[in-house]
Amino acid sequence: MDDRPGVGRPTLETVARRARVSRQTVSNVLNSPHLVHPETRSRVERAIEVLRYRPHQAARSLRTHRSRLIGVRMEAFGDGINGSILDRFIHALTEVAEGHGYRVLVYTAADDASEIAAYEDLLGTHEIDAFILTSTHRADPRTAWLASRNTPFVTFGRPWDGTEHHSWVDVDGAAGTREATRRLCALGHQRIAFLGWPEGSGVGDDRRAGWEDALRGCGWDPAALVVAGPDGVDEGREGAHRLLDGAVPPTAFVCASDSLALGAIGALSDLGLVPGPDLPVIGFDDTAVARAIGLTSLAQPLGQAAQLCVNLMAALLGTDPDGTSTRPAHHLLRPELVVRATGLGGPPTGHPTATITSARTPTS
Amino acid sequence: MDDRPGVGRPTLETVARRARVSRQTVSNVLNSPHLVHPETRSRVERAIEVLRYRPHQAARSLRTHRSRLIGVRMEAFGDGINGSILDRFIHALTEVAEGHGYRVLVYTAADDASEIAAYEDLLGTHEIDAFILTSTHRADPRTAWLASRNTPFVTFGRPWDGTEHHSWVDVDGAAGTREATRRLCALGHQRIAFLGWPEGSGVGDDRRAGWEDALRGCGWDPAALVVAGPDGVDEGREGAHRLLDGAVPPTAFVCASDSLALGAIGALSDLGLVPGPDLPVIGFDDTAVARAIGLTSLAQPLGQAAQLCVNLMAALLGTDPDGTSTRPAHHLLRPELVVRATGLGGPPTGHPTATITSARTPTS
DNA sequence: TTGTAGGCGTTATCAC
DNA sequence: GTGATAACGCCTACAA
Repeated sequence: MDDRPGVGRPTLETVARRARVSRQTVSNVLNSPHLVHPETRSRVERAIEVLRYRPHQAARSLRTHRSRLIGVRMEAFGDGINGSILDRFIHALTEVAEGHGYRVLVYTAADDASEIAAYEDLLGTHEIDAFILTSTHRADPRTAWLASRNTPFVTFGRPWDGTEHHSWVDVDGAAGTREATRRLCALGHQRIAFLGWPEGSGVGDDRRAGWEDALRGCGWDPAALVVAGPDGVDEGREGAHRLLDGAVPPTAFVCASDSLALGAIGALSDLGLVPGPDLPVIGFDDTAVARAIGLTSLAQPLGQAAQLCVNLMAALLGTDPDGTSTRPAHHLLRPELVVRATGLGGPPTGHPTATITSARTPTS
Repeated sequence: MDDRPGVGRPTLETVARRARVSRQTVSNVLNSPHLVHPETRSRVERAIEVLRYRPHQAARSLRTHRSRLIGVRMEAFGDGINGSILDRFIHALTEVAEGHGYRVLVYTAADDASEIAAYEDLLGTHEIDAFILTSTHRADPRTAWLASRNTPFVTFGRPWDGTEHHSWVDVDGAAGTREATRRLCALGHQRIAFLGWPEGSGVGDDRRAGWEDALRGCGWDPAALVVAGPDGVDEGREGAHRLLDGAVPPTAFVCASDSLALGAIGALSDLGLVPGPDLPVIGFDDTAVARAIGLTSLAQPLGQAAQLCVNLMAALLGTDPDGTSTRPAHHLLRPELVVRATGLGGPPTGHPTATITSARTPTS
């Protein structure tokens, strides 16, 4: 006569019997509580509690075509310096998503094409509800593909082609480098160099634009000082050397990444120079390396970005799937300047080529 | 008369009609190909191809109680220096798992208790097939919990209590520090210090044991030189200072982490010293920071570890769920010494307290 | 407000 | 070797 407690996993049926109601009522308690009489509801809720019942997502999914799963790509990082910031983003995203009742499914992909193949598989087999894309770039085929399938998605990174029409969150790189450069100007620096990436990279151009802006605002000509190369410590070192060997060596460096900044510090060290108030070096992304070596850097508000991404995604998923869905929305966040030993801690001391040392890395 | 191509997602039924067989036969082609006549099979396979059919995991899961999902915890990293190594592991794991037809679901948890709560939820709602645990430690309640529920799992990190009986993969930290210390001995170093963590941390004790071993093997007494504190750059700096201020300052540092090593380098720098062949500093984990600043370090073979974890997991899942399951197995991998500028590049040059410089970080 | 009927896509069991 | 039937757990009508 009893409902055989403990045999197998509890189902709606088990709960219903225990609470002396029908399956449907239990379902309503879960999905539309307002339809259920308070007294009945609390009786059902107690039964759920006692039986430790949890709705079976597969069964739910079969019926509703919703998995409560969101997909995020795990990227293979280059030198490991900048790679970690995406991991921090995914961590934050996972945490925030859990608060909204979503789980995060990660996958890998070597390029856009294989990422699209992953979408196809994930959508077909697991019925992923939405994707969060990272590392958007020019001529990005992913957004168009997803849009054509009516798959909800949000990008962390704006659509660099301008024509796209979807929800996104991004960090205003230009605002960051602009602020850093302005502050350097205010401290009396005149020859402020920029170490960046080749033109055309969206993120790189953006970060460079901020520096250029600020420098023009101070009345200086930025053209002569910029050096661009791919990302990496060696590239930064080489670029900085080129500038330092020029006729008018810079008195400060603003860099598009911590890797480049680290390279610049290496170049200075090669010349017996040490970064600091007289010779500031500013990186971007506030990576572990920056924290470790005391590099002033621009930090992306990753937690906030993750939060906003999930909010936008939830908005997308909240509306009826066909018909008028929510308007796409964006958020552009300001990076935060984290001041450390390598610069902006105070005004220059007055003797820019200070402290000649023998601090070069020993090479036996 | 036609099977209305393109209407909704293709199902077994769609494929069956197209191949002029029953649903069941299609299912057999997918799950037990050997039961199906080759000719029929290829006909079905073509239909699958043409229709771009993919089995619906939710429906499958409902029937089989298998989700083809494995759970991994995304950890919040401390100083961000060592945190990234777990992310590299998860990346590798995701990639390897995909090769086995599994997807990785990530989740967060603040402590063991909330991680166990996550297990409960994940098992109940998504019917996760297995978990890969990281950061095992003494008195770890997670393994017992999972074992008591008969949930398959593999740990990356050995069971430090010794009594556990499950599959695991780990990196032989002691072997790493032993090798590094031996090589320092061979180069003529006598006073080799160890910067580690407080006793009782499993991983820390292991790494320390290797150093102790090797030092005894060289005929030196390790006791006087060890310094232990929590992990972090500042702790390493302070610890190194204590040693360097002692009666007999060390001529080499072996460290339990790159953070500690970085601290040691800072301490040396405070004294106008620079690490190198005469004054080696060796870190652990080969993090991005190590690569960036040229720190010699011991690298964990994370890709291999991930591969083995998935293999062990697949073995667990391959057996019949009840009855005699596969025996637990382990793998202990050797870390690799990555030699860079801070040491082991060659023999000491003979003047151990070389290159006094003014290389301290400027403090305006 | 509560209960009943049907089906989502798949696989296991059993005939044929 | 192949095909019919039932069931997995849930949700969405609809009826009471």
